[in-house]
Amino acid sequence: MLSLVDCNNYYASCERAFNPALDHQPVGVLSNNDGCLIARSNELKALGVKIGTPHFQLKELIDAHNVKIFSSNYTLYGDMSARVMATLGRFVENVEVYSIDEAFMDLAGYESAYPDLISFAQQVRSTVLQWTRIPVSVGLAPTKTLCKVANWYAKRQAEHNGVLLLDSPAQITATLDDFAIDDLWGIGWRYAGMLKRNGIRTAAQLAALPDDWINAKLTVNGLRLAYELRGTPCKLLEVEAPAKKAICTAPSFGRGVPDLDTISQALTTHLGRAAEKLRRQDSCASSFTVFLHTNRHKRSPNPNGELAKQYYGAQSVDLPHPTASTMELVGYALAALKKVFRFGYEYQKVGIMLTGLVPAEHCQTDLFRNVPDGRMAKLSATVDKLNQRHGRDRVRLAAAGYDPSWHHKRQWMSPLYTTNWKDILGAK
DNA sequence: TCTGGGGTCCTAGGACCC
DNA sequence: TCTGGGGTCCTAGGACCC
Repeated sequence: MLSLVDCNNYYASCERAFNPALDHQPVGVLSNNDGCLIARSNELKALGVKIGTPHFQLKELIDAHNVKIFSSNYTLYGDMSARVMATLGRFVENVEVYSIDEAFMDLAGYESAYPDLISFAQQVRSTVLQWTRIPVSVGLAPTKTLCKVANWYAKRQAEHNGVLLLDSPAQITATLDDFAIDDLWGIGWRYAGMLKRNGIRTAAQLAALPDDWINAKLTVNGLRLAYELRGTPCKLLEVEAPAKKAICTAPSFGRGVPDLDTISQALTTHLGRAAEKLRRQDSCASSFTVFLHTNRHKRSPNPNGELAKQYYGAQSVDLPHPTASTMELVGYALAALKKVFRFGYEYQKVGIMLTGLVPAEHCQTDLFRNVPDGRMAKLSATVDKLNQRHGRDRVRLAAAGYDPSWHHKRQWMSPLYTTNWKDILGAK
């Protein structure tokens, strides 16, 4: 048996965790740049607001219903997530952290420790709630996909009290009979449309289709999904997170930016962030892509009746040898930026994607060039340590600039309750 | 009449996830 | 005025190898 623990309205719950005045109030969290809505409390869901709605379309509703709106505070959400996951680790050995707000727990071998799975799950819920103030729902079943289904009901139907166990074949069949295809894990809007055109509306109908048909229409992923619905595990628990194959940093500017100087500073900053992530997983990048583009949503004409000009440019670079050094990467990155940059546009974002990632200890060097300088790696490690201790970007390249005027908007940020001494409750 | 068999690697495009 | 960010996997097709 497996269980899936999923936090309810995660970002909204994090905002509530240190601010009880928000309990029972409609709470919404915005994306980066305060762009659109990405999380809602139940009260806000009840007002019929959809995920992804741009903030400017919500202004009337926010005023009318006194909705509490927050800019996203990923430092807080990431730290709270670590606390929730650590709590789960107190119950079982093998926990797969699937996303910032979800984890699978492997219950194999715990039959005697937790003979009653429902009360086990209730204990998990109440412990997480007491230790972190984050409410969670728990689905229990023999496969990951069935855990997802169980969790879906546990979260939405009050009579389950946040826990649903799916174990008997009869109960699984009955549950899948009225589970909509759109809500299945692995079926997005395109596949859902295709399946409905073929008369398939429920998970039970999908599971009953011939394997050949599923394979032809949904590829091997669909086949795995069908097997999992039938009770055969195909997606195994991954306790050790595999190293990333690409690392991308590309936040939008807070306003349109036309000039190369500012964009260069932003790119240097993004690169620093990406390279930090690269070093954290002990990898080097052997190639990267720099991209630069305007705002594709800007379609309405300006006061002179002119439409905003659109541009998308990208430049890929193969490095002479893999590296994780920000100092080494920045020269190549800025050269690539100069190649894609065009005058006369209001840019929305510049980004960098590090690719061709290899483990740091397996880096292939170039026979005809100097061996990579070990001092670079030492310097990077020192910079990372300083920034970890004294705050992000405290030590950075001068090319990143001093005045991040391009920085994204975050007008309604909550305090860093758990990671900044000045923001800890009672510190003031 | 009639043109093999068995591979690898890369890329673009499309699907999906949170 | 105003629309996020960061990933993974699969397939088909083309180029190449012996």
